[in-house]
Amino acid sequence: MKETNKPVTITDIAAKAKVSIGTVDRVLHKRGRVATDVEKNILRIIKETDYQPNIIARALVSKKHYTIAVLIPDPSFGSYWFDAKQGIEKVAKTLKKYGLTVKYYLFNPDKSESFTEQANVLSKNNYDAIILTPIFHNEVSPFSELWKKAEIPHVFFNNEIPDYQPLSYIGQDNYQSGHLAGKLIHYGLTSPCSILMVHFNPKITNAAHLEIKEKGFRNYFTQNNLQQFDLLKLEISDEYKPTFIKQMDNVFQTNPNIKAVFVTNGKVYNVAEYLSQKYLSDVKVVGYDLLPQNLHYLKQNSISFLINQNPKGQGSAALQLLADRLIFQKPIPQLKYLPLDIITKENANYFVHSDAPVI
Amino acid sequence: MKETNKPVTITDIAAKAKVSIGTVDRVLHKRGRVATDVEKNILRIIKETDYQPNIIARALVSKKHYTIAVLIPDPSFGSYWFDAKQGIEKVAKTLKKYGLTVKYYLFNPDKSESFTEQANVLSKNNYDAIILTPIFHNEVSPFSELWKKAEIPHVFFNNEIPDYQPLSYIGQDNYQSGHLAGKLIHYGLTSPCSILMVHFNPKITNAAHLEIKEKGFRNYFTQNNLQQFDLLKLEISDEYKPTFIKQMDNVFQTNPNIKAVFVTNGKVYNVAEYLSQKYLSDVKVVGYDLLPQNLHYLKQNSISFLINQNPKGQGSAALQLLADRLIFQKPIPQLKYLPLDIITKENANYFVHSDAPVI
DNA sequence: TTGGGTTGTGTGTTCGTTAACACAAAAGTA
DNA sequence: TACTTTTGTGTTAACGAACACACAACCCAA
Repeated sequence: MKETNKPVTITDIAAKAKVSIGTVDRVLHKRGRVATDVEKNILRIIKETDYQPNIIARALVSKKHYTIAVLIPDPSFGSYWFDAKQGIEKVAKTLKKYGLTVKYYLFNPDKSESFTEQANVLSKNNYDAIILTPIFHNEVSPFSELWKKAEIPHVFFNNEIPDYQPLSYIGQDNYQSGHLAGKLIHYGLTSPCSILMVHFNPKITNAAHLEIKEKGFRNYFTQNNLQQFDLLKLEISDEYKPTFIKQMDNVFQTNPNIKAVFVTNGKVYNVAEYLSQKYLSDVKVVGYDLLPQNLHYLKQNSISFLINQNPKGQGSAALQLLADRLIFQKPIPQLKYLPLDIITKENANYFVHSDAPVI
Repeated sequence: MKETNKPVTITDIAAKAKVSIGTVDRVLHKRGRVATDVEKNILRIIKETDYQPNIIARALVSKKHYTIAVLIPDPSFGSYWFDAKQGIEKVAKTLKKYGLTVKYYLFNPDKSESFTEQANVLSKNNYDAIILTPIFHNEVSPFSELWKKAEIPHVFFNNEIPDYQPLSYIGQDNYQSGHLAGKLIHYGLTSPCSILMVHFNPKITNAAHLEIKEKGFRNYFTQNNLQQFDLLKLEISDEYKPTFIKQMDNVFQTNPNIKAVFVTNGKVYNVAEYLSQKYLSDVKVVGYDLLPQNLHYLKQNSISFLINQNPKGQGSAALQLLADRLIFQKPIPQLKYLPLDIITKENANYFVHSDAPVI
């Protein structure tokens, strides 16, 4: 075996097959006009030599210009979406050289009509691919069908919809993240007590993923035979403070033995604020997302742990995935679960300022 | 302002300056042979148009071949080093297209002479850059000086040496990781008790980083006024099992109230094994690294948390950094701390199989 | 003032791939 | 048989940057 590290080029193959590079190129791109026996021979040589097209040369010559549509909530509706967009933008910047541009369609995450409106506008143009956060499950379905018929690859990120089959889903395993929250709370408790689960706005945005987290959380306790802990559940449909405080007061009065709270989304700072105002500092709190308000309470030890849903990393990964498919013609996984990062006061810094993982 | 998204090329500049591309090229590469007034004019146009060389075209034509030497422990001495090498190899593979090759110099991490020997061989060849794990502080120093004089950029990874100034250090903040370990142990304890810190092999390999972790750990307790916990320290210089068991028996007999153990490196599986054999299942254990043995005890709940030093990520980051400098001529940070990943039974999967962050 | 050197400039080739084009030979149609 | 069309193949100009080379125009010394 020769130790020639030089990669095989299209010219090498042409020489081996005793044809011109034009013929090899026609075979590579299935453009026809090649005699069957010649084609077979070329394909054999390609396989034998393990020819890998030089993506650099390809990118240089390619006039092909991919445009990808991104349908996500407007970043002004929260730093979570801001981070997600940032992750996408970062990857987009490096991919511009390969002739890829990104167009954003931003909707109001509180209004399903806003989503539908933007999705409609988007669908009028002809994009090479689509990235979206399908937070409104019912509204997504017709568009997903539409795009499937038009053969436009689309990937979901951040929200998984069980029955739909996009090209790929990038996000976290919600069940497992609930399970993890169970562990983090259980580890900090010794004596039997009550544990409160809080869902914020389970009605407005689609609550499916909150329930999946709840299931994972509950199963942690049942699977580990931890009957000594009493699991309570509270749904906060109204973020209006007095209403919220009243609901919390109510729960804590009827259940004075609550020693931990699990909030199933990023609104955990509300609970932290409530507890610190009521001087309930021995109640452990676990929730989601590195929002500035959450980080504030994390630093004050009012929140014990946050599970990072890593919006920036999700954004990066989603775009990177599509680029791999469109530009580099790589096969891409149908499902990509990002790691469940555990954040506490002592390691938060590295996640807030560090760059998101880019694969 | 025109909406011409087309990037400026060397030809555009040549046209604007009414010279040929050859002249522009000579200006860009400071190869002289250009009239001063013409040069000035070209430089002005370059600035005005914000010309950015097309790295794709550059990579295609460039016969420049960078060779980077990697001086790390032999992967056969533990999966930690295996992962580190894997991370480097992974990035190396994608950078091969840009004309970058990597040569490995593997040494025995238990023998400083082995390091010196390999470093000597390495220094005979002329590399464009060097990546190394400086586990033997004293032995590194003369080489570092040598390379500095020869102007060979070199980066340290995994082990930080306080007084030396390599081009860059990639790794973790050991102090903070000790601090984090303190939090993870403290969070799981309620009543006053003793906590044992265990250093493995503090003599053979350089112990500086173990001590820094210890300091961070201790300071967690002092800074948070946790005098109710008694910190004990044990140094295991011999991994020979009977000796180790004897030492552990001794400590646990004289201190029956030990409820947690912090192991400052990846050898934590020894402690987990000991404790599960002695049925001391209520003792919390925190240590480092996702070694197969450690993961085994993590799944069995014998280890509560592992802090992931992410050797694969460190390897990737180190090579990526040098490539950014050599190939893409980007400025690179002098210090790159990787995040402190907290791993527990419930999120371990995502770290074991997932790819390391590549920036 | 002829030869040798330096300075300043432009041209041409190269990298690997793509795709338009040219052009035979074969096949189909009247 | 005399055409048109199809099929199969090779050639070549991009893409943007790098660099070797060609070659004037000038300077200086013998």
